[in-house]
Amino acid sequence: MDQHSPARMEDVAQVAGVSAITVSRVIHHPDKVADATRERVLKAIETTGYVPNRVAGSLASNQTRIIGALVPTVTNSIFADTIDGLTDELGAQGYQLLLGATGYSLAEETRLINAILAQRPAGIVVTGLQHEPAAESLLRAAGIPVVETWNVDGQPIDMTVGFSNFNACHAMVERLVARGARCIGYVGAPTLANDRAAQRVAGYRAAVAKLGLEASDSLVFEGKFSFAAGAGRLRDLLATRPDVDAVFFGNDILALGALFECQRQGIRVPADLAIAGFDDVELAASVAPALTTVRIHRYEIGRQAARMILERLRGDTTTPDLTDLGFEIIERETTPAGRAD
Amino acid sequence: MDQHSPARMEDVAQVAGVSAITVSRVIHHPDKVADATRERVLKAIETTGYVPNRVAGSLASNQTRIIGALVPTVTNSIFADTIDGLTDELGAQGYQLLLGATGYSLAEETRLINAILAQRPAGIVVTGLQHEPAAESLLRAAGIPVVETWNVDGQPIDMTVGFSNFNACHAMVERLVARGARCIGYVGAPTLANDRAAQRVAGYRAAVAKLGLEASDSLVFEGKFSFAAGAGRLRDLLATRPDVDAVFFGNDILALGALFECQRQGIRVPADLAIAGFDDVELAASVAPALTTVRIHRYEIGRQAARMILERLRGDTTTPDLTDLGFEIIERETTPAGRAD
DNA sequence: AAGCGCGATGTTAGCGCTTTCAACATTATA
DNA sequence: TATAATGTTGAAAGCGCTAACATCGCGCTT
Repeated sequence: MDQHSPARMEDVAQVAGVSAITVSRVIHHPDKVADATRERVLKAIETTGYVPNRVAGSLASNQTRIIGALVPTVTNSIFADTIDGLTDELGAQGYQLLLGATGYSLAEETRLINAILAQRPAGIVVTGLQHEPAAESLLRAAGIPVVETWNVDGQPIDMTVGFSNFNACHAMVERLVARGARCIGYVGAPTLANDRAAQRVAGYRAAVAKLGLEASDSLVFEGKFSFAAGAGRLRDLLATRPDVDAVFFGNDILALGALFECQRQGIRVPADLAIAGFDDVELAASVAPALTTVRIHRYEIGRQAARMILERLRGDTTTPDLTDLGFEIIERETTPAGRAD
Repeated sequence: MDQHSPARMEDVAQVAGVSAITVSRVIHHPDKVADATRERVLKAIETTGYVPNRVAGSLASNQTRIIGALVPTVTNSIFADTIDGLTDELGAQGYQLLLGATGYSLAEETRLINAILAQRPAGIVVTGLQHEPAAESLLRAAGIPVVETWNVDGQPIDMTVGFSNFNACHAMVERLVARGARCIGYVGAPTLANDRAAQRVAGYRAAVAKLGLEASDSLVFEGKFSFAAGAGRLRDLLATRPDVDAVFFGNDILALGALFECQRQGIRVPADLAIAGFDDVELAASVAPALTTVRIHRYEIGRQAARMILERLRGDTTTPDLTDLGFEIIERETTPAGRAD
């Protein structure tokens, strides 16, 4: 008892006067053990302070209850919601989350995929559809359910859950034009190693071109994920192109930073300049004027990704390989009001 | 090669014409293998697409490269920063994060501690100093480094990294009074199963009492972590106690929600009402008027927690068991300006 | 009363790796 | 040249658990 290596199943078995396999049964198939025996074993587990060793169990059974997940960064509240969706669903089913942050680096992603796969997870969730070829083959060869999230525009490895960044931005530009915008600037996240951001600008460019508006590089900027960057890029844009009447931001943080900058500079929103964001963070609705944005279902992405993996593991073959959670244009006060329709 | 179970170390060994142990050496102690042999093995790893099986490795060596971490919720951007600090430091050292979210439930925390311990992590990080007795004994019996975070006011199990929530709130109240406040309300997060929140109100109460100000329950409210709750509790407080001249919020989200509410209601800040928050989120500095708040080092908490565990694992005995990262009062525009001092 | 089925428990083998110890070849030392 | 030291590789054992099969005893059928 006082030996300082933790109790093993064998120790519990000895205390309960049974064999190890019976202890294993009490833990995994309690109904296959007689009531009296089960009680005795449970008591022995308690007195020995036994905590099952899943690494041994996983090796023997050749399966873990771990799901790997890779996000660019956790600090970006956007992915935090997805992670919460993941842990909520996974936790309820007795699975656990092995988390990695790539820092928007594809090379780091590959490295982390390798490290996670070494733990032989039951499934893995990654962000986006863009990966190094090495990462893709690693994922394919792993022989486990793989879910790519946050983007449905592309060739999935296995399963996908998310929405069309392209369509969402396209739709927002159309709405902006319907509300009177004629010269629309765009400020988005860096597109390097970020297919979601790339699809977003692409959607903007396509819509602008389709609607016969000016589609110039002088209208497009990139900014890091911060309020300060939103303010800075707005200043840059206004300096080059004072004729813009609307700016569409690739995420709400940039948009809100720009909105605050407008307030500081006395630019009236939306009278002088319309502003639209993307993500619909809580702040978007709480700020004054409230931000027009695109609502996406961040928490549900995580939740659904977990569900798809779990169903696949259960042998459920009816699960679709692609779940498009869609998006909604939320018009609030930073864009001109349209007639009720 | 086409057999669909993944390649084992033995398979690699065969391809390279060596024994399994040599493959193991190439992976873990490359310098203990002759150059030519190493090259041959590396090539064999490549051609077989071998990904080491760490669950087998962990069982054999009786050690994992996994660190467990428990936070109340990831969505709260506050903990997201800590998680990023953790993954950054851990990732750099070849360790991985097994993450759980307790949802502010102590029972759930105990359940998750058990599940995480079953994976035999090399160390574990938990939030706060308050746990169920069962959780505490589990943690003590595990025989691994344990770090409790976000609070240093209490009895640690092993190591601690954070700051004094009590002192921080005490200091802010003192500052508020120095700036002219005479009737200070307090709105904080629910204190149930949240020792950090409990210490914060306690700090407020102690300071108010010490300074001879009114310390009435009618001045104290609890609100969930949302802008809407901040606005709502402010309305409640003002309805009961229209005489308050300052409100101190237990976190920035509540404070900012209240600030927006003031803007909507035409309450001038800080002329009519001073507002102070806690956490110093990015938005606090970006909003107008910028929010007076308490800066704490959320990312560093994670970073430092990881470091402490890693150093302990390395056998470094010089690491202190307690790291107080402190706090800073950041005076901005939502409180009356003091004379330069 | 023999045989069958079934529930409850145990025995054996082995998951893929690392640890420990041994073996051998090569070089340095006396 | 003998011996020790060093470098390189391998063989055997076992980590703690579970899968698969084996065994036992009991009540039931016919």
